[in-house]
Amino acid sequence: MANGNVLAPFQPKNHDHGKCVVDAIEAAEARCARDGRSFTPLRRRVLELVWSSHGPVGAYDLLDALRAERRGAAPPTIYRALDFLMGNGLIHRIESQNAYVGCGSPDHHPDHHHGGQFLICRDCGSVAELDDPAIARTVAKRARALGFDAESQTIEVSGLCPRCTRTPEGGAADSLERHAS
Amino acid sequence: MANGNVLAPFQPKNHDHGKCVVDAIEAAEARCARDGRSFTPLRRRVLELVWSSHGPVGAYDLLDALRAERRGAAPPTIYRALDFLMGNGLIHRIESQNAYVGCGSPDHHPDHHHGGQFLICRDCGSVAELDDPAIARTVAKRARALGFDAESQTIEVSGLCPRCTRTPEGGAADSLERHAS
DNA sequence: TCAAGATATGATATAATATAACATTACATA
DNA sequence: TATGTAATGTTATATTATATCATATCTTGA
Repeated sequence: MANGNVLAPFQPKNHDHGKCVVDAIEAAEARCARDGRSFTPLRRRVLELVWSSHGPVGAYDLLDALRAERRGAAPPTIYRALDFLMGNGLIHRIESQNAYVGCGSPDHHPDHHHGGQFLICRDCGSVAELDDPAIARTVAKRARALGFDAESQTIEVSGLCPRCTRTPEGGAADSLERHAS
Repeated sequence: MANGNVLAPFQPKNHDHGKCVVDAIEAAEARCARDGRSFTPLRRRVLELVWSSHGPVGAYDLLDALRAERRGAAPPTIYRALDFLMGNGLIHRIESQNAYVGCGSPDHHPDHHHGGQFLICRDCGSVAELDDPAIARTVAKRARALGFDAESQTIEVSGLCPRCTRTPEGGAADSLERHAS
């Protein structure tokens, strides 16, 4: 395997996003069943909301959405669900944005929550998750050379995704479609 | 050059931290002079406060410290100074902690604010800044393989620094010295 | 010197993100 | 059913960051 795996590459503009959501929920369900964690309706719904796009979503955006259907939802409602989902490797937190994104590979690192590797488009906001062993190895090796015992790595790369790279001086047309799912 | 440079490795417990601060201030002064930016007393003082330890410091901790000497200091006072210092490569923001740390190599990347590579000790809080081209290259290469144009990389590694690695089951004695400068 | 613009700081208010603390409900199971 | 644990509800507050407008200071050219 020369190249690392791409777990959730950038999606074409008009892919079937409903399928992304359904797949993610099914994987979460299976995983929680396997691990004996209870995937409650609330947690399921929050995961669906996180997956409402391929970009990071803020906790209070989720809260607003949730409030439309569940009166009395409050910040702890969301943060507890997010904690559960993060703790079970179903979502990641994007530190550079204080926002959350669905995990593209919930089954890949069974219980080894090593952070993640993210490519974040500064134009459309979409995120691709890498899980590249070469990167992780290089980082761990350099750390070890300093006597540092690396336990978890957070890597967030900002730039332009393939779609946005191709419209350098194109008008605003494309940016009107930002965060399209 | 087989290994990347270590720009600000972990410091021994009782190094002369005053010198770290003085050196950082002098470098900042020189750099601002060179670039025609005004290194005002406020900005200088905030930089000193950021350098008060080798660990990340929160904006409101800085504000509290500043208030002891400058009545009327308010959040914008600190955030403007932090913005200036970040914009001139004199400090970095640690995204995973919403906190700020002095840049160990202000002259290394003249105007190329590419984020940074940080090893953050989860026990004592100290931070070492790397600037390892091998890591940056590996990341950029993997991104490019996906058609992603990487513009800036944020890498934050959590773990145990050399000093803290050596006291695995040692009593609480050591942790009483956390964040010692 | 002073008028005009640019830069920096002061001051007040508020937005955005996150947690503490305690009450209640639901659920398992002894 | 009593009991304990997990999950959620509810209220309050902590933490981090920005918007906005006013004032001061600094430069530079007329």
